[in-house]
Amino acid sequence: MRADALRNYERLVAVAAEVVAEQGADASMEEIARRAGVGSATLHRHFGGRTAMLEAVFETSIDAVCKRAADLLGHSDPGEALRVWLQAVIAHAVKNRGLGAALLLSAERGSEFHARITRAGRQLLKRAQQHRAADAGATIADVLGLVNAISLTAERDAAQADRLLALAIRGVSPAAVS
Amino acid sequence: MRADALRNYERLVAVAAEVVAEQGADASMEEIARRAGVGSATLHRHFGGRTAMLEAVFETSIDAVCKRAADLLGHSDPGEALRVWLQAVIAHAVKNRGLGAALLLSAERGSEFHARITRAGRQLLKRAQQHRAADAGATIADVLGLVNAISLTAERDAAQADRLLALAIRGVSPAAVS
DNA sequence: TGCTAAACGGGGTGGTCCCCCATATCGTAC
DNA sequence: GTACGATATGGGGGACCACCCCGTTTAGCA
Repeated sequence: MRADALRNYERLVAVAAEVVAEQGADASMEEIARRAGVGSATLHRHFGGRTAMLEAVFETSIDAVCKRAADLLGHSDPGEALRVWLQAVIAHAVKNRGLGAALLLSAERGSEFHARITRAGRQLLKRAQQHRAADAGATIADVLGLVNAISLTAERDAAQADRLLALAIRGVSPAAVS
Repeated sequence: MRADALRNYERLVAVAAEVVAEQGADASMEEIARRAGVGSATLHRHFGGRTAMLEAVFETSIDAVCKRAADLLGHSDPGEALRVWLQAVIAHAVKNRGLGAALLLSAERGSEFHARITRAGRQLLKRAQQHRAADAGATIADVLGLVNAISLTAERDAAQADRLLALAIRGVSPAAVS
């Protein structure tokens, strides 16, 4: 990769992160290019599409979330570990708007992106289930689907996102209540 | 309202319902006008924007959902009644794609649309809570927020939508488990 | 039947995404 | 230090979009 191309690539990722955080995953590609001071063709050449651009933007977020999952495997309370991790995923999605959409797009296109988070969360869920600290019938796909749904609709409102996650974790109408 | 205007209005609502069910809430307005055999200006004059168009399209769905809530207030098991109603809301959103987005837009713009569903569900939730058949801390806004989040992300996959709702109802990690 | 208020839709504006290709720049081999 | 081929660039274009102006047509009434 030529030096000028690398400079532009890095600049584009930084600007894209900024604009996406402001406007969400459907931010205008033209504006990202404009703000970065390059032609829109350059942006499209570097990423080839919105999905790939979002993946580049959220690469480091994903790394952080996966690492967090690995760390939490050492936590003494498996149920708490799962809960904390799901909160972290939501917190990331709120801080950097667009992560939820990026994951959804990635899942649809079979990109590696979604698979990494799934692998990271699966062990956390399994451990919680073995300690009877999570619903035995839940799959990691569904748990992340739920978390992702919350991220998407509440990504502009951290307090709401937290409330919805808490509600989904303890259950709207858990069997224990009746 | 002139007879020709009324004819076009009704035709537009019907065509819009069809196209939105096919393509989702962000379907092309131009295509709806094209399929209805009118100019796009006519469509915009009748509705004044996508949100209003979606509200017109889902008016009858909302009526049905609200009526269902009223009927279920007579159900002997309040927890079951709430569960069945939430399933019905999801089922509607899956059958007519776009309902979730319409509700979200409506809520953001303070339209009456969202308020009606909220009123309908509030009593159902309250009754379930009084019978200890629903989480005491849950608000109807949050419950519907969760249901809406599920509708939005899983509106193309009825089975997934059902699984996510079931999981949210019984809880990923209910207190009873540990 | 004639008239007026209402509805209509072609076409314009300004925006989007994405791509082609002539031009400019980089990095190297001499 | 220079010349040159490989690579990156971005203006401009195509196809689409939402939304609106305004000249034309039509409905419904007197």
